[in-house]
Amino acid sequence: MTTYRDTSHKLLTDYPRPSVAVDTAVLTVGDGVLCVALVQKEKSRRLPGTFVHERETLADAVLRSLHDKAHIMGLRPRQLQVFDAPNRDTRGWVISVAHLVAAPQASISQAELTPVSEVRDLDYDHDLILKLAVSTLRASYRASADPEHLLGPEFTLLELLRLHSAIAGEPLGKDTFRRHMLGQLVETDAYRPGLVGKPAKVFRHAAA
Amino acid sequence: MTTYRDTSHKLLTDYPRPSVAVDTAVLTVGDGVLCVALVQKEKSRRLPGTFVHERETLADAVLRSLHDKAHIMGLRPRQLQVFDAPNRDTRGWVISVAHLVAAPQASISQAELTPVSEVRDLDYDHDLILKLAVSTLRASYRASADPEHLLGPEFTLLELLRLHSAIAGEPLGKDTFRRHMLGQLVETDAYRPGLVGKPAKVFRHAAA
DNA sequence: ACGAAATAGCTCAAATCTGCGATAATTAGT
DNA sequence: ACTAATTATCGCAGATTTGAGCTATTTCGT
Repeated sequence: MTTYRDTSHKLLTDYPRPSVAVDTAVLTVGDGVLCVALVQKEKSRRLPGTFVHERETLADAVLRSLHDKAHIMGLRPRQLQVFDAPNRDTRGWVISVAHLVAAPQASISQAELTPVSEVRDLDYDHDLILKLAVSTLRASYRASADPEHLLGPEFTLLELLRLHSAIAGEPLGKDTFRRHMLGQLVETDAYRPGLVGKPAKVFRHAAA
Repeated sequence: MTTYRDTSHKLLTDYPRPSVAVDTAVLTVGDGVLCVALVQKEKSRRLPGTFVHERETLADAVLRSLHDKAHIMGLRPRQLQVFDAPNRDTRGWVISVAHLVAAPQASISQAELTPVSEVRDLDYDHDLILKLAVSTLRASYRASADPEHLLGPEFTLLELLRLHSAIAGEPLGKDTFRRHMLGQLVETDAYRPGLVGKPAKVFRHAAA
């Protein structure tokens, strides 16, 4: 395999190229509110991020940075947008591919979580990334019952309603929500008792 | 301004970095169908693309490549997704930021247009990029009257209906469409005559 | 047994949406 | 004037959605 050279006999690596970073908004629902995982760096706060390693995919870079910086493992990153302002980083020419990761709270319990409504003044363009991530997640949840599988394979309608309310950031009507969701779900044989009252039916996602 | 070095005293450019390309699906409506601009390279066809120049934004790279490769000027690129498979390009480690540009046919008349339903076997992952661009444009047009301003500032309802039908790739009901659109439009004082029959009212977008 | 709380879901009235037939107005051609 | 074509839109019936009141069932505690 001969290394490719162009018509000027130059390698691709002979040309100027930006450093490519990934920055990730890790969103979860905790205590009924939508939260984001942040990392501290000196006196400031930011989203977890890293530079892409040689021949590494962006998703692998995201997962590596979450593991290294926020003790988070095993998630499914979703690309949002490339932030490419040439002066966005004082260290040099850096572009960043913003990602969204949504995770159940239990799987990111070691991370520092902040309700998204309370986040202020993040580094770089991370405020923008967070805003984009939140609106993307909200759109996802408007379109589908639990696209990011935050609730696991089985769940009650109340759990699903609470999840959706937290993500939407507002209360949702119980019966209207139920009617919307039923078409996407199937009942299992199981019931899940609460503290008091009738046990709730357990559902799972209908086959695609 | 001292050049930044990290804790190992290395410059950012001392680390391996991918070449960053842009590839663009330029979509337009011509003769009632949704078309894409393609470029020929030897015996194959692809979307117009280029490598990002030093300290250049992605959007500027898109516009430069459209001007140089397809004689297209003055448009508004929209990011779709980064294609980052490490082996996607035989020449080396190249990631590509896929873009969508939607343009009136008149502004890209020098480009080679192909109806999107007839496109087959593009280079690299360009089939995927085109598919993503088409679905993105369709979603945009489902949500708004003319988000990409393909019709210019003023238009008749029939022009708008034809545009939407072409983008959707299917006929749309005339009166239902009208009722949906009216909330987003205001009438001008003008009328636009056809070949025969009553002149049509001319509309513009309602203020945001 | 009774009361309270939680789940499930039915019913209803009102609002909204959809597809389409019908009508009125406007233009060009004969 | 008449015919044909185009635009604009109203009204209608039927379908669908929405918000909420109400009832039945199930569980726990007294």
